[in-house]
Order: sequence, then C-alpha cells, then structure tokens
Amino acid sequence: MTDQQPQSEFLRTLFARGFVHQCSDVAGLDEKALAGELVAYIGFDCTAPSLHVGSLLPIMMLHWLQKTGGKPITLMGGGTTRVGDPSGKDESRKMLTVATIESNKDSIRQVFEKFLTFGDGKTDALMSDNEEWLCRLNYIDFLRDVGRHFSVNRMMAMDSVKLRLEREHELSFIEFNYMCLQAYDFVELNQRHGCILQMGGSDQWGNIVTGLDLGRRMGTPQLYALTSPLLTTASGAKMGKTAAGAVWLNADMLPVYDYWQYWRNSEDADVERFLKLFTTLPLDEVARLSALQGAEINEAKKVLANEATALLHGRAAAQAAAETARKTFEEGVLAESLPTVTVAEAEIAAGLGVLTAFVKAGLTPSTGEARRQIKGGGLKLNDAAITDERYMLAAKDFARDGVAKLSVGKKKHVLLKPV
RNA sequence: GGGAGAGUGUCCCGAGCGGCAAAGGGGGCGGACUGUAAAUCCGCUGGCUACGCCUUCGUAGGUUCGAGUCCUACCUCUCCCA
Repeated sequence: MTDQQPQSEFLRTLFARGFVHQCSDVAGLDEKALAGELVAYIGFDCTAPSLHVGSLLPIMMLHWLQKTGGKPITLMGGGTTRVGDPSGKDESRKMLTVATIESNKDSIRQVFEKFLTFGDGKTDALMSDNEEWLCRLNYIDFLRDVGRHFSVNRMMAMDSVKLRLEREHELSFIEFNYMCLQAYDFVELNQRHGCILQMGGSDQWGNIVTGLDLGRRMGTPQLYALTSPLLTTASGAKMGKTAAGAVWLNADMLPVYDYWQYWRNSEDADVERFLKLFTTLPLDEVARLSALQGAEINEAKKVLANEATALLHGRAAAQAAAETARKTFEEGVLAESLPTVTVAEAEIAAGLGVLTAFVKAGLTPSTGEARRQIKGGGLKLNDAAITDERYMLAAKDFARDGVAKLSVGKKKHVLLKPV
C-alpha cells in the first residue's frame, strides 16, 4: 500500500513478483525482516479434502519466506473450520462434522511438504493446528480474557459481517465469532513461536487486522498483516474453477496431466503474472518469456505448465505430462499415457454403442449428452468425427495398439481398452 | 411468541392469466475462427430401451379432464416486532 522500496529480500521478492495486495506496515515489517529470522503464518481451512490453486498463492508466499531466511508456519484450521469463516461468502456453509474436518486435514497436509521444508531447524517450517488450543478454551474464560477486547460496533463494520447484513442474508452467531478465534490464533502463535506476521488472501484482511488489534490489547509485540491479491484470470473468472470443478492440488483428486493442462491453457494476458506467482523462475527469465508475442507465447505457457507442475508433483511427473500433451496435440499421435478406461471384451462382443462407450469412459455424463455432442460434431472416435449415434464399436476400432481413442472436443481424450 | 415475505429446471440468478419439459440471463459444454489463448459468431444445456416413454417447480395431501400456477397442512429460510 506504499511505494517505498523495501530492503529485505523477503519483501522485495514478494513485491517484485506481485504477491502483495495490502500490508499493514511495510517499513516496520521490512525492518523486522532485515533484523533476522521472520516468523510468519498462514491459516488453512479444512473445508475440502484438498487445497486448490486458489490456496497456492499463499503457499508460495510461505515458500519465498523460507527461501529468504524466514520461518513459515502453516496453521491447519482444525478448530476454526468447526466454526466456519463467513468472509467472502453469501451464505453460511453447512456445518462440517468433526470427522470430515479431521479427514480433510490429513489429506491436505501432504501438499505443504512439496513447497516447504519441515523440521526442527531455525528456518524449518512448522505445522500447527489451532484445534490444539481453540478446542480447549473455556467459554467464560475466553469471553473475559479475549472477548472483552472485541468491539461489536467495529465487527459490524467488517466486510464479512456488513455484506451479510446489507444483503439481508443470515449471519449466525457462530460465524460471527470466527474472526475472534482467528484473531486469537495470531496471538497464540505469537506467544508460542514468536510469530509476528500473518499472511493470507485479500479476503482475510479484516480477520488478520483484527488479530493485530487483539495483539496490541493483549500485549504482544507489534504484529503485521500482509495479504495477496484475489486471483482472477484476465477475463475476470475466479481462479481455479473449471467445468470439472476446482483445480485440486492433490493428485488423487486431479491427475497430474490435467493439472499441467490447466496451466497450459492459461490466457495470454495471464502468463506473466502466473509465471511470477506460481513458478520460481528468476524474474529476468520471466520477463523474457512473457515478452513473446502471438503464437510464440505458447512456449511460455509450456514453461509455466512445466514449472508449476514440477513444484507440486515433481519434475519427472511434469515432464511426463508435457510429453503426453506434446504427443496428443503436436503430433496427433496416440499417447499411451492418456487416461485409460477398460471394458470387458464380452461387452464389446455383445454390442457396445458409441453413446454408452462415451458414458463409460466418463467423457459424457449421459447418453443424452453424448447424442447432443454428436449433433454438434463434438465427439470423435480415433480422431474421426462420429456422425452416427447408433454406431456400434467394432474390432477395427481397436486396431491401433489395441485401444480405441475417444475424444470430446479437442482437449479431452480417453483410451478405451478391452480386457 | 406475534406479524410480513420467500422457496422454480440438483451450477447460479430468475420469469411464469390452470394446458409447461417450463421465458430470459449468467456459467458450462461443443462447433467455426485461431495458437491447446482471448475476443467474436453459431449450436446445445432433465433422463431413457427416443417420431414415444419417464421424472422435474420446498414436502405431503386436496380441488380439477388437466396444477409450478388454486386450497390445506407441514418443513426450511429471511426480515420486522417482542
């Protein structure tokens, strides 16, 4: 929020790569970062079994923090998720059961290890969980020790609350408490680990600042807030949503190939921004790549896909995805690494219609949809458009490597394999 | 507890004098153009054993030849008052 040049490597990097949306006190924070090991945390909700690309941005901030000599803390919201954050939501989310939250937590954890080094060393990352202290709180004690520092008048003015009220949507008491708990987390982490910075997405600003405030009233050292911009694509869509759903980070929820494709299909106008945010390439390399014009920029998109995928899934997996893509798109060759679905030989012998085949392959949700796609010219069998919706798959369709290639549009392919 | 209002195509918003598979958007998917981009244009957007059949308008009943539309009860949500 200021244009002064920070001195610390940490802040310089964050600013240069476009991670900063708001910061409570750049100069003050810069000083702390220069002085020595900076401890910062980001909280993560456990509302889904995997994080998605939206959370990648905060994770990258922690990554850079560690790289520049700081100590990152990932805070799992084991406790706060039981309450539910109203920020940025129109309606209250369904209450999640404790069991669901626990299982989500376990499944989310593993992702952090890809981006951060955990351990007991000075700049090793730390994984914490606010369940540890929040679930132990005693209501009356909490109200007396912490609750008295919150002004309802001020809370009513916070966006997360105000928007609900203005739109005449319900805001339950439990959600209203969320920011108090998050604020308390910050204080707790300060006391436990000397954490003085909380980062997060821009929608977290209110919650984070509430933490600074609580800290001051409860006698912590000066705390700092830093938020990253809300990520949208150049054409305004929310980042991380595709037709199939969210772009998950867990490989069991989104295949590596699809993850690679997600980045490969970025809009031109996003390439530079994404390279800065989601890869660790040096900035001069980023500048070179994003200067490419016209079709040339596809090279930059491939680099983006490679780098982003390598960070999450490893270099080898990224290369494999790139190779599959190269074969299918650039050579038009059948890549055996495409997703494969098996069918019983007998089923084919008994007569398997194309419509059913597409449904089996999961390319089409219903035969009706398959029918419509055929009318629109969207379905292909071994790269040839299908025109007859009553066509039955025959032996010759499996002539190439014993598999039939089914496609919807240009980008979605599945190999059908008889067994 | 009292009063006022609302629940529509399982993505969202949203029209709907008793004839409705249900207007219109958004989103999405497919096609054309391109560069696996954007913008633009076109088509599609309940299911199926498909010129027919089945299931949809909060839930359950009722009135009607016929109900998203009328009546009754119930459920859920919102607002106002207490």
